[in-house]
Amino acid sequence: MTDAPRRKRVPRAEREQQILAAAEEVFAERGFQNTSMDEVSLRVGVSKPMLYEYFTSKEGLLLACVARIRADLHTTTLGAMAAAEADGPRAVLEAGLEAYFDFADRHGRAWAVLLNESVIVAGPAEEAIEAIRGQQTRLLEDVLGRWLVDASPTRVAVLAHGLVGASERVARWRLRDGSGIGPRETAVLLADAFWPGFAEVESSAKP
Amino acid sequence: MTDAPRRKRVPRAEREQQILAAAEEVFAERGFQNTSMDEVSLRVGVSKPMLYEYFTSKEGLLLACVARIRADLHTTTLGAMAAAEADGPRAVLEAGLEAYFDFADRHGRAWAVLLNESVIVAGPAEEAIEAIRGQQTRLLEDVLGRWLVDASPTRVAVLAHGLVGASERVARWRLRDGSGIGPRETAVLLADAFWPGFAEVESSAKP
DNA sequence: GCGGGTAGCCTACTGAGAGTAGGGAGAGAA
DNA sequence: TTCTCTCCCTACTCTCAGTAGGCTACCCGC
Repeated sequence: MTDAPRRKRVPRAEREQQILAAAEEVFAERGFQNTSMDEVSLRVGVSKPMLYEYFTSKEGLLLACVARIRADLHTTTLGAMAAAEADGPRAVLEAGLEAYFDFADRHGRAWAVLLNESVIVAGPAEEAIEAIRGQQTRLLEDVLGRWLVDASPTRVAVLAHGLVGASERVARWRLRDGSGIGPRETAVLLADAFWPGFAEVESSAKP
Repeated sequence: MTDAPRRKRVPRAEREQQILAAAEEVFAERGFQNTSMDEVSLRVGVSKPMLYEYFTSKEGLLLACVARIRADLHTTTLGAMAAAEADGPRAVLEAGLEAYFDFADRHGRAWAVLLNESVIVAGPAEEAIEAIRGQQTRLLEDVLGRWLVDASPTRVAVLAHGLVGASERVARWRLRDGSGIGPRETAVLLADAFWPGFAEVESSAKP
């Protein structure tokens, strides 16, 4: 796991990345609560005070992991949706969903632990994780808002939050039960369920 | 908070209820992680070993709280859905959603902490909380399966899981942002979004 | 009333792990 | 060389989950 036959001095930025990688690994294996800082430090091959020096607290370390994966998720889905822009809103929706499920697949248990399971407590970490959802929700509200021009903001909000929740649960179900169904098919299935509900209003908004 | 001017002997069943009530309260206030068993014991007016005698561990205590609220949620939604049975599937769906949001409203932060936030770690507690969603999902699969007779089980599963996730997220959004919108309106809004996606298939299934 | 059995209860510990104090040493600058 | 700054460590403290072991109020049968 570790390659530290001889402790060597390493610049901060690099060490931080090593620590983050190890932490993500251990959190994914054991869950947040069952992970001890001693174990992370052991795996990196560095002493515990280093972790505190660089990340302040155990929660801080989690936060950093979350921030990293969050940024990744954001650019991924955003990119996929932007690429589908020309093909209309339905395509955008599907592209976003597919990118999301694909992301969950690629990150496996790390995704589940960091974004769903280990979810901590009240406090900054909860906020950080909630912020991921907020980011996805805003993305959706944006898209939906552009197409459901007549819908009330409340309606748009309910749809966006609902869709985020639906995606999360479905992704988790896919991870657990390992149903053979792929990201693309899942996205289409979900889009099928939601889309008519959007279109219904859309069509009444444009005569 | 406590009314224990003089420690008095209390039968087990009664004490258990006192403990559960106090625990639910403290968990809701502080979150699972930030709650200490000492604090719970203090609030009940009983010593810590009692909690362990009756509930085995901190996680066991949470489990018991969760089991309690879970049973409550189940009977509530099931009852509401059964009562709407005569009015057709759309009414059943709406009734179930409304009952869910209403439940979330009534239990406030306890609902959020016990079913969403504090979600712990890997292990039995996670399973227990996942089981709540499983229960809701099965309920939905049941209803959906009866009406989407031609749909593949996979499609039904995606819809059910998606709807559970959507409800959860929307309920949480309502709790946090305290949007003025009531349970009934929220239910209708969500049902509007999902229903056409169901009906599309349904119409092909029934004359 | 008077033992005795048991259910409810307690004080006082152990052990694990989060977080800290305080200092050492390599590497580049002067 | 020496200065200093950054990276790093050993060796603690303190909180809190969980436990050992024993006491006592209450109910029962006598």
